Amino acid sequence: MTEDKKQNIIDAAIQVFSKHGYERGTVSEIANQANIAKGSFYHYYNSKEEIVYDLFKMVFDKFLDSWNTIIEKDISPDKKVELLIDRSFDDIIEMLEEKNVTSLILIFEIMFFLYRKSLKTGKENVIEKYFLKYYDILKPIFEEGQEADIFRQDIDPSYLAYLFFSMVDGFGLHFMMQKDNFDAEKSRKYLKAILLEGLIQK
Amino acid sequence: MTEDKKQNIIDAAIQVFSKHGYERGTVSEIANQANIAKGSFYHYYNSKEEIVYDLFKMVFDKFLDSWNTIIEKDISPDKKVELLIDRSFDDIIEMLEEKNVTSLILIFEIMFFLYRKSLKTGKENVIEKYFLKYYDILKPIFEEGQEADIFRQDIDPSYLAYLFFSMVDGFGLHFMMQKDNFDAEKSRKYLKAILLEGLIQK
Amino acid sequence: MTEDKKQNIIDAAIQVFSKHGYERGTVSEIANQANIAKGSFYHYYNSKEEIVYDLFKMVFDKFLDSWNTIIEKDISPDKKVELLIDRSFDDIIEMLEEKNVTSLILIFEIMFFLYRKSLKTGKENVIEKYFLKYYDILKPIFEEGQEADIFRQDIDPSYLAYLFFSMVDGFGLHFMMQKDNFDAEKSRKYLKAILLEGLIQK
Amino acid sequence: MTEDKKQNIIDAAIQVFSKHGYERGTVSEIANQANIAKGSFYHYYNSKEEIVYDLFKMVFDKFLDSWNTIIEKDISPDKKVELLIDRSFDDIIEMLEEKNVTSLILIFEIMFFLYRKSLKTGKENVIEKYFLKYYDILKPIFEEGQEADIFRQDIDPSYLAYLFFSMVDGFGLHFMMQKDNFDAEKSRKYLKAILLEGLIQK
DNA sequence: CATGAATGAGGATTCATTCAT
DNA sequence: TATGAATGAATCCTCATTCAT
Repeated sequence: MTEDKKQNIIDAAIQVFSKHGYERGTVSEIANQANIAKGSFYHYYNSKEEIVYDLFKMVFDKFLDSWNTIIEKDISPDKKVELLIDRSFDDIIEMLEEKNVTSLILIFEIMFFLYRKSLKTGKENVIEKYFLKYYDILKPIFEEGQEADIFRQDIDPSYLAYLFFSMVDGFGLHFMMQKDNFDAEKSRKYLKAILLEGLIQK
Repeated sequence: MTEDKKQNIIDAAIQVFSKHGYERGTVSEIANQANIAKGSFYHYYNSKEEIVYDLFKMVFDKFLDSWNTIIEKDISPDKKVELLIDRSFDDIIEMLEEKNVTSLILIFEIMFFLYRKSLKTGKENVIEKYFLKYYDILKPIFEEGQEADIFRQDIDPSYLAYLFFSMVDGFGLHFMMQKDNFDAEKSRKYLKAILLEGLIQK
Repeated sequence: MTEDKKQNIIDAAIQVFSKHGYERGTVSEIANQANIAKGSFYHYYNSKEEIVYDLFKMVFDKFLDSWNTIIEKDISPDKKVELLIDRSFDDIIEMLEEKNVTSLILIFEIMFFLYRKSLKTGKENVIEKYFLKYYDILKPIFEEGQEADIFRQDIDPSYLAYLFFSMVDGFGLHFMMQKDNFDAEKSRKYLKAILLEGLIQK
Repeated sequence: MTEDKKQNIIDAAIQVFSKHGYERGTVSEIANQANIAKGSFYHYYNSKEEIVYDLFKMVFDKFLDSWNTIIEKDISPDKKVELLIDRSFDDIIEMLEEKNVTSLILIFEIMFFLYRKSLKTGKENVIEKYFLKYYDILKPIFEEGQEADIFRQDIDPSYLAYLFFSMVDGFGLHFMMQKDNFDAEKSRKYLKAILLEGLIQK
């Protein structure tokens, strides 16, 4: 029940931060958006900063779950990779549509905020940790693919996972900026083509 | 000369923003760092925001120049692509070293700041424009490579340029977060291997 | 019984206020310390301020009782004065030890709080009243001592009581600040010596 | 010149804190009283707390100076002590008159504030230090008096200074509360009588 | 051009108090 | 009685920007 309220506030925070960015988004506006009093925000979070961690976890866990449903499928590893690209692509598209509260730009900003935080405080970098998690769930796919002679065997599967994810993310970044200049479906098709080709065993 | 002073301020701003981020970096600290009075800042820039544009231009033009020196070389297109990856990689490494004032994280943040700005004001997205510039100088390489039967011909060269750049950028993003977990030289080698393989004509 | 609960809350309040001072001590922390809910505090006290009066009374009545046991003894007036100094001294020492919840500093702060309150509201100064009570129970000792030719007769016994108490209090104030610089037992001895000498009839 | 402005702010702060106490006195009201903008306060002081130290120093140095003028006089030590009591008494009276900005209660409160601060932070107790200073300038008087066979010789002169000051302060504390119940001049006379008698060599 | 004092709007946070359950 | 979520006024502090010198 308390969790419902928290979720309500997180949703509000996502909206506000999506609109203005973390620094420019105010607790007042979040409270407003969540239909609570300014002071009530502090019943659920000790500070403006604290909510970022919840927000981050929520978003990044959602991705994790989303990917896991693919990874658990009973299909070939290369098909899984293809589906993962598709899923990422769909997520990107969805987040770029205004109706969706979780904006892509916010996710990037949160990543940088948390990264900077860890640099300053010396505390653990939660982003780094989550990325490692992502790589870890991708890794078995590449291992399986290498064993099946589908994926190239000259690259350590950890690096395959890491580079694969890098590239998909990089695509998201540029597509965000260029969605008016490049066709989405073409982008998807070509991204898949290049990535798969780069990974396939000749 | 005024341009010298401006450069002085830009350098200071890069240092300050690198350290704290744009929002948290203050005009006071920039003035301090530049050894001028706070008020003097406003002789050169009308606002804190204005300097971001100069800063952005400076950094992104430097990249443009850096890449152009490669593109103008008299070597094969695939070699050019390889050198471009190397150059990007070297830049990333350099920026991640503390001595360099231009921090990688700042560049990403500036991109997001300007992107958000354009979203809010509806004004032109300078990032989008610059990225298009980047794609444009890459495009001839891919065209040349396609004509020479080196690069795959099933993908529009504009898209090749755009996806190539996306992937290199994505790599920078993840490498920044993971530099303690993945070996730099291995990363470079594998990145090249995957990207080139993905682009090459079979 | 309600009084038990109240006492429980007062004890908690003393702990909290001792630690942080009245202004900085919060109702939340008091409730916490008393193992009740924040809201329950208001079943027993109408406001944070109200508890100060109870707290004050409790502490100051304890002093009154403590002194009365001495005054009622069947000993000479000068001996009584000596014992009163000793008792005060012991109380001061005890309050300065950390284990004791009633800190000396808190007592002074409460005095000032209530004094200021009376200045602002024009309502009766409870501190003034209690001090008068203290003087009043001391007065008979001095009267008795004057009649017995022990204490000096050139000073009104009311003033003797008032000045005696002032000086003992002043000692507490300075000893609190200087407990690391002046030896307790020497202080006690000398305080007695000076005070008694100053009061004795030559 | 900056010092003038600072003094202006200190004066305002004394007024405001005298009226409401330190915790309840607001930076806004200080700024108002000083006829400056709220933000300007922070050009001169980094925090509300910081000004307390200046304020404390100003007040306590003034006392120091005031006492020194007596100590430097070419008169007998017992006469000096008498004058010191008179001076303290006059200061107390003056501070209790409303027209004077430096209120007595504020001085006590500052003492407690700083004492508590030192307890919490473990940093040096400036009050303790200043009191030691006070004792130190009194000490030579008592030494001189002991040598001249005027003051009692059974008490260490440091303790004489410390106890003398304690008692005068204690008197201030009680007189503040009781000024309506006890005559000022009688109080002065009796205080002197007791204190001097207590100190004199028989 | 240079300075830095002055401004004041704005934002995070605290906390005594209320009240529905 | 007991609870603790909700409130919102109040407060400290920040900082981009202005402007008189």
